[in-house]
Amino acid sequence: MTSTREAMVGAAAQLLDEGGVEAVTLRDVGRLVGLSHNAPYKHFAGKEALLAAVAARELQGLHSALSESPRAPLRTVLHDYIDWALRYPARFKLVFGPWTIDSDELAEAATLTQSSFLDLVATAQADGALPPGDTVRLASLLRALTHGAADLALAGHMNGEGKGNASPAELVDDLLGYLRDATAGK
Amino acid sequence: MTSTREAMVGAAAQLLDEGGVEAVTLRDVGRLVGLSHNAPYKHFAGKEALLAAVAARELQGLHSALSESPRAPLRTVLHDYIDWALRYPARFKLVFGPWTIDSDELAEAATLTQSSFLDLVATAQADGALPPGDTVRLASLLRALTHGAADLALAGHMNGEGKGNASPAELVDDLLGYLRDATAGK
DNA sequence: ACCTGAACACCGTTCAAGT
DNA sequence: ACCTGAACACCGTTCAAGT
Repeated sequence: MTSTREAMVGAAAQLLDEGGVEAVTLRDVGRLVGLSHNAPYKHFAGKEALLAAVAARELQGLHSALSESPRAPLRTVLHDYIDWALRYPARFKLVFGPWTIDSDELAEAATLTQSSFLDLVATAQADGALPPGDTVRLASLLRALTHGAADLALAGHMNGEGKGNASPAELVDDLLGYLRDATAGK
Repeated sequence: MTSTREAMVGAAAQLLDEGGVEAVTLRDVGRLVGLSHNAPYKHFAGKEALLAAVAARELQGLHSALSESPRAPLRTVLHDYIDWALRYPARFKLVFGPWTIDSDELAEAATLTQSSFLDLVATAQADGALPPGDTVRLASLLRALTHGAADLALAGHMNGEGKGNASPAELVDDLLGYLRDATAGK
């Protein structure tokens, strides 16, 4: 008993995976759910609102995965994040691209995900796996590196000459190693 | 005496800065250079080829900036890169987005920029400011963090609750600090 | 070689109208 | 409340034709 609205979000996600954000047309979304070309306008203000709903659903999924296994090692969580980004590049780019629309749903999902991740970093600090200090700032560092490694890999900019190049997962491990050294050495 | 082709690349860059990649229409490019709506097709295979030319010009500029001051500190170069990304977000996203087109010009510019940056990292390693080891891999780490910090900041995902958040430049400094600690501690 | 104008297919969006 | 069909403006691209 999925609502028409949910079916449209699902159809949009499917089109997104198949051909990127520019393959998501409201006309195809209507066609996929068996309605007319502008039925989406009865459920969403426009194309951007539909994409925002897709992004919110994806972000809620990330948050669920994060909170369902609250004791998972930080390294595993970061590796899973990279796997998700490489597997669903268009969703990744949509979720972490600039949102031109104000969506409460989206903002709330982002806050929840952020706060789950902060808990994880704080736990790692308490365990001595990460250096002490401002947790928010350290979490930003981890998030920025993981995001950047995934994004550069997706853009194909990580393959300099084929030799000596690290995968995104290896870069995450490198950073965690340096942070562990900094913790122990202090 | 700029050629029509160069004028079109400049017009595209202007439209890009003003309204992002979706504001770059071949029709407006033609209009801006005083020609008809499809004059661009006499100089570029299509829209993607024009955008690839804009990206190549931008990447060549980055490489020039990098090689003109070969003894600039690594930290300065990374900060300049972030300043550029925050000032010209659309160019940044274009250059480091996925290129669906094969452009020799683009590939060559990327290789040159990459190799200049590798020299810089190798120098910093020799100076003892960065830990020893695989230079390509360490450069990838630095590149990934800097890119990710700039990208998240542009997406507005770096402002959790307004407090305790670090700017992209601060994150770069944090990483350089941890790497220096790892170098000294060993 | 470079350019124009008409034309085509496609898309987001609006609107009047239906149930 | 939700949906349809026609219509409009806009865009990428192609093509025949001009110089």
